[in-house]
Amino acid sequence: MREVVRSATIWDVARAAGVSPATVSRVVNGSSHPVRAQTRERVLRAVAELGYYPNHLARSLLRRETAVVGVLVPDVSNPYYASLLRGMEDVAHQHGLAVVLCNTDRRPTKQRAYLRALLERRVDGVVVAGGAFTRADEAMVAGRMPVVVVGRHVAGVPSVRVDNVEAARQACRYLVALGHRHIACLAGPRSSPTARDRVRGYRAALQEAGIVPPAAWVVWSAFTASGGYHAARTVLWARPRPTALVAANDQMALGALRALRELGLRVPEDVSVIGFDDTPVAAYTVPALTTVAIPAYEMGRKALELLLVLRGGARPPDAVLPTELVVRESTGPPPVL
Amino acid sequence: MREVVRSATIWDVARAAGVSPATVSRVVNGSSHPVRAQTRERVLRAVAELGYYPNHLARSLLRRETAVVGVLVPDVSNPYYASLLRGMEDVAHQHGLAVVLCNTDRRPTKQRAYLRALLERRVDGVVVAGGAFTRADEAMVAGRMPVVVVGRHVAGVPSVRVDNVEAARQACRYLVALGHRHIACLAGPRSSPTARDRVRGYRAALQEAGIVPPAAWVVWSAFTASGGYHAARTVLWARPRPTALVAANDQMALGALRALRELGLRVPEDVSVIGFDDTPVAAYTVPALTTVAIPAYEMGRKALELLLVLRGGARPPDAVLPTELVVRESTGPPPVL
DNA sequence: TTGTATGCGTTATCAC
DNA sequence: GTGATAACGCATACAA
Repeated sequence: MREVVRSATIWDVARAAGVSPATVSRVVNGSSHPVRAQTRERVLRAVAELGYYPNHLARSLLRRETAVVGVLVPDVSNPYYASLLRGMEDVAHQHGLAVVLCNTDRRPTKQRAYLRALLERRVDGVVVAGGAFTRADEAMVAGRMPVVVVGRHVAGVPSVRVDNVEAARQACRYLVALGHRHIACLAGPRSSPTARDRVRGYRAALQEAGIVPPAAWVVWSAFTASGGYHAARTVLWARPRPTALVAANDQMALGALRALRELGLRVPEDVSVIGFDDTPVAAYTVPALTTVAIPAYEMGRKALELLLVLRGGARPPDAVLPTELVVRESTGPPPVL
Repeated sequence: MREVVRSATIWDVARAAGVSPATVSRVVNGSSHPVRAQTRERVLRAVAELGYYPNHLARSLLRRETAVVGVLVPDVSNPYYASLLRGMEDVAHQHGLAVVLCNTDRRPTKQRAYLRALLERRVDGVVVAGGAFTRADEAMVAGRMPVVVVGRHVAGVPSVRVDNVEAARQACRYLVALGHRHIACLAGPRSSPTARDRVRGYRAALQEAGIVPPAAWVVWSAFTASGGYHAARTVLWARPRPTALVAANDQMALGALRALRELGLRVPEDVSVIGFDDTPVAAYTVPALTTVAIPAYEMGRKALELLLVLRGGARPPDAVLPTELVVRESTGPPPVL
């Protein structure tokens, strides 16, 4: 392996081409400033010979913008956040922005450390997805860098989100329409605003239908397959046994499916199951999962677009994206008694 | 929203504290250079008052290192790469490094554009996972920044990988031991070295067992559930029909499971299925998936550790991590005729 | 123990 | 058309 060498600077190129650094800069950046064709030629040749490529750091320092954006997510391993991230990165790449990834694990201290680091690196903006964005966090970055929040509403901060209350309500209404009266909710973690909103929608729909859900019908748990598995096993003890389970995301629904199978209950004949997110696997579970599609990829794109607007100086309106109930095989009428 | 203001510089702090910028620098960086306690106090107070935080760009420019690493993956949405990324980011974060995410979509031009951008940003190193790392790519970065390759071997470049040939061979041996003779392979994309290695291992195992697989038993397809679904539907036309399917990853296996179900074939009674990766969902499919576990998270960690060693000037040995066959419910003896 | 001066690699603003 | 010069914000060698 060759030694790492000091790379060529604009000065080296200038010397090699027999021109000034200013001229090199103009050529390299395709500036509108006029440069004689012959001179341009010489510069380009020198660039090629020396393998010169500009130092973006120096440029950033001067221009006071880095073309970097930070993205805070609880965990990339979660398919929902992976899609979100993919959407953001696609837009960022189109605009020549680099994306730095930060996994917060929903830990406030970790999140704060990341925000601080991003501040020091003078990133052009931050997207905060999942987890909390507290007053303290906001105070820390206020006026220093643009912020877009994804998945929840924070006063004074542009956001991209879906109406989780309404989405959950529609899912439950669908179950009610199928004839279900005993509907349980496998909620996500209590600390998640998204999880709380979905529970709220669930409660609203049941209330509309004149159903008063006993406390045991709502089980808070982690946003994972294992979380859903355990929550399902817990909630299925309730009597009368629920005939439908609304899980707070697809992975939890997946866990629930397994729990039901182990208990010898058929889906959807004995128990219906609905998930959230419409993760790629949802179409491939057995039975295929009925789920509320959340447009994660699109939300990611939108979040970055808002950030670009914000960077441009304008204050964009919040974006509320539509959700859609995708009916597959895991839901049906309740069993007749 | 407040106006974005020019942030305080080391000069502002110096003025406010009535000292020189050098002194501020020493205090802020916890330099070993002696500073009188009282002076330090004044500086710290000024820092707090002005909300000063150092400009990492300026420091990077001076020190010629950015504490940034780039990561090239085909697609974060793929759970395997998401885990890998998570492993890398965890180690990076521990060492104060920022991770820049790049999705290449396995497109050579896109990959090259990213490498160029990372070069311009003077990142301290790059991890290339998935996709090709060609001679041209190598020439481009050689001696300019450290590179670690994940998942394949490139002469002269440190790498982290598993023995895919051996892993596939063991999976097939297991099927042979169960009594299978008609084993088909749902291969990944032909362009993927990983996919090719797995096919090689498959062929080796069959050869050992004295089986000569007809060409129709290997179907190349995308690394997705949909890819596996279509590949399975194709391969199940073969007569005699295969009694076992080895998929190149879990998502393809998931697709295969669905195809089998649609055809009315039971798993594992009629057809056995094996996946690769041991993605979180593998334990939750129905039936639960037998799969070859690839330690993605650990590979990610290891890759970043190698990069750190490389950055330190040493040339680390390649890391070959172990795989493990995880037997669940999707495999069993072939049906008796 | 503190301060001054220099340079990291660019680009924008002037002058020529 | 082209070049000299001055920042951008910081850390360090050297001077005091």
